[in-house]
Amino acid sequence: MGCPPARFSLSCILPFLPYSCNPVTETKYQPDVIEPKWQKAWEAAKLFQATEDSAKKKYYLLEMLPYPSGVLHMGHVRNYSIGDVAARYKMMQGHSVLHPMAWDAFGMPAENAAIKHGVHPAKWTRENIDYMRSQLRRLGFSYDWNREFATCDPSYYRWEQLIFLKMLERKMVYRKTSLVNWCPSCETVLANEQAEGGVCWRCEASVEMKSMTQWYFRITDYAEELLRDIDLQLGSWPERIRTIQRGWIGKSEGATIDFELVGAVREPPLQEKITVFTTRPDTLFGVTFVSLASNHPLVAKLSAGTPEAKKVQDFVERSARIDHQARLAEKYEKEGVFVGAYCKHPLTGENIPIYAANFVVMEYGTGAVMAVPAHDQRDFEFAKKYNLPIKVVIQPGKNVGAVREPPLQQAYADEGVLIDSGEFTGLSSRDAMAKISAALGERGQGGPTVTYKLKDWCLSRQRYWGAPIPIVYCDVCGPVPVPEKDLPVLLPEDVPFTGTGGSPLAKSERFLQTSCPTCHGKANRVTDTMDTFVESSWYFFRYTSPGCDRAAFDAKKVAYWFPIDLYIGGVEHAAGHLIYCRYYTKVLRDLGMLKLDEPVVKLINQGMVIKGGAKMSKSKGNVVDPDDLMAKYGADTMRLFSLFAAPVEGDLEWSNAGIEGAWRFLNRVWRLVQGWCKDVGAGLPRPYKTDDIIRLQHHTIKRVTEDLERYHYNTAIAAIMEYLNALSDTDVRSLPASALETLVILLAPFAPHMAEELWRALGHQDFLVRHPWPSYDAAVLQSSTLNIVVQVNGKLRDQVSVPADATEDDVKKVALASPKVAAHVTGAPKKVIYVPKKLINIVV
RNA sequence: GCCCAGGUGGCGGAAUUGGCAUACGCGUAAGAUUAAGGAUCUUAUGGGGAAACUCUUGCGGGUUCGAAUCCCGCCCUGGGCACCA
Repeated sequence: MGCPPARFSLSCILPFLPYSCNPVTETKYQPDVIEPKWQKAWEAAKLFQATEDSAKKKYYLLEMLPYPSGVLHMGHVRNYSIGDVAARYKMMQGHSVLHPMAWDAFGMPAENAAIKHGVHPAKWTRENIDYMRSQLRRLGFSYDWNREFATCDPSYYRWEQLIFLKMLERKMVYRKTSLVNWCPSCETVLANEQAEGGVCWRCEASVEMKSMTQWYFRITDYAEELLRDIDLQLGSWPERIRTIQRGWIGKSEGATIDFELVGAVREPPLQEKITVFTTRPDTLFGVTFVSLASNHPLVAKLSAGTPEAKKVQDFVERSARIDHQARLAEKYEKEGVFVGAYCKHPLTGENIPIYAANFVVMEYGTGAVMAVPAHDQRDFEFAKKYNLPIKVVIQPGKNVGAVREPPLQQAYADEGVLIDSGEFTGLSSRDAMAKISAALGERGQGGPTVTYKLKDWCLSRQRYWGAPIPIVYCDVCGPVPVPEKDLPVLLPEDVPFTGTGGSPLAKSERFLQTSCPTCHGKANRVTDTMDTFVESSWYFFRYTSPGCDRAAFDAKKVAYWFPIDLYIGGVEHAAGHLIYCRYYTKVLRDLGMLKLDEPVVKLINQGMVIKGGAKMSKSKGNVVDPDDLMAKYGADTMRLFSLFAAPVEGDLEWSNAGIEGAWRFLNRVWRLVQGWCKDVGAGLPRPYKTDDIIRLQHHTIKRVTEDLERYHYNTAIAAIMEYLNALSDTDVRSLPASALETLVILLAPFAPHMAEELWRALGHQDFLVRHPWPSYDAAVLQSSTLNIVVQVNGKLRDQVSVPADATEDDVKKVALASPKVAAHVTGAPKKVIYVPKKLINIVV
């Protein structure tokens, strides 16, 4: 490997010294030799087995569990490298650390593989898990593998089925009919991603919407608490995620208002009313029509038998088609049709025409809107198109009676002062909202209301590879829960995978046919399985007691380990998994299974790994294979680069040159430490001159520790690099052992295999995760002289060295004495600003 | 359209509180070493200028002794939501 790295070493002038004559014996850095060796040693010593030790502080470090897609990608390597730094750092700080890993093993790709390649989903999944586990092991992550499980294990999903049944008892789960994507040619339900562009992924037939009975979690009951706790308990989550979740829950306050139908036009008279939701009850007197979603149940009822019936039906059908075909691609024009009926204004009693309109969605609010064209842009456009009246009821500012300019160019949507609004005229919008809502409440015509965008969570999936929903349908008794003693409802293995003709489970007679637990008559099992987000909503509780066979988890162990101190995963789960797991925690709390409001204290979203500016993907052909990198550089280099090249939360641009840099750095560390060891072994005289080195050593400990605390892993590594550069610039022989030990210890969370190997080379026997994290001595950091920056009028002119105890006047004298400064100071300074120990600014 | 995050050398990025802009790494150039290549080591490396100096953190203003950092306006990029009543 050539000369030892001491750049100003005496060896230059004393070439007879043994270490410069004998370079061939220097050992080479061979990650393929040392990495497997230490992985085995760590395992044999059970280093990463988590224990509930009341004498220690606990630390629960969680990374999002992977879907076993086949092979690890660089995103996994990055995610888990970040986690491993935190885990090893906390172990070195003496915490009892829980750092587990499992497999999110149910899901559609396994089933797709079965349909396409004829391999059973279970086999496909197990083989993928085996391979990916071997990759994780080769990367040397500090997982407690004793706690590993796959969510497709019956010993896992049986508890999920039990939790479902308990939720059912508490009415936290219910059944309702709703629309799913249906391929008429394959005769099967499609997931949204299988129905992109309104076309079936397999046969390209046009997708239809079909009504099916499905199961729902009543997550909307928790909307308010989920929203509230974002502010109360998730202070350490990224603002970005908190914003997304607030928007997803989508709370909006307003009023519901009832519009009675005018019955005279219909025979027999309809008793129903239309309920609308509005955030602007203050504009109630400006209502000139009411708009219903085209699929609102009243649309068909009201138009039936009227001259408009045919037109309405055409419109409804047209809207339905547009609806499920990529409606977000183009903004389509507002359209609608008179349904042939009227309702009554709740306060004025006026007749109000009812329209079906394509811009009203059934899924939000009540699916019906009171239209105020003067004060809502959408209603305005609609009114213009169909020549409907526009009635101004809000004036900007406080001057009631200000001139209105009748041909409005657009709606005035801001708040203001009410006009032409009966007894409410003259009130501000704010006051009117409260008073009008209250008045409606008193009259039994609605009242103040809060709505949420968050919808109940449909958990039914018409798929095979998932946890069966533990329900039996009996012709006599209806849906009946499977008794607890009969759990788990096992997923049968011998089913056909054709991708057509409905769910494979429905074709398994043995699975399908059963008897009713209540009446013992013939019954059929539910052939739907649960959404895989259900598994990932509670897996982190199972880690605390993965073998527990009496319950989903051991409440005592949950109490010890929870909450999760740090959770690391991608931002793509902001609105899905990260809301569901919060919801599930609250549900389990309310079921009395644990005492916890929120599962995760601190969340970090690592950025994506990109190449050429785009996310790595097979279709783009820009993927980097971790196996290739492993063979070429080993685990430590991969880990180091993925931590160094970008801040944790930023995207990481992949760079082949960059990983070479990480490799070079580790080789330099290796050569320095091995060279030093050999030097010491040779028993050479050791002319210590250590003041600067010791100070730098403590300074580096400080920097690395502080950067680890705030998860700035890239700058922590930069600090170690600077430290190495300084050590390399010093005569090897003058380096005290502690200087090299510090280097190795600080490197341990980032490049654990090399650190372990060098730690032994330095003569130690303990494992580094059991070695205490070093502390620094603030007194050592003090230097006897200080460097003071000298500015003139805010511009840097010189730096001066002063004794550490120099006063402001001392510094001023020294600064003014500098020729570089004097050149810019003509007369007496106007003003001098002194920042102690840092800077002096002379204003002239 | 609304709401978040961001914009710093040739590139990835650094700069805990307003106090030396460009740490660290990559790349590049020259040199040492080598039979040669690779590896390694040394030196240089934001722009302009011979130099003194000067300009420079998306753009334009402002506050301040002093601004990448704070304030106002604008441009661009990424993300979220989106006829949400």
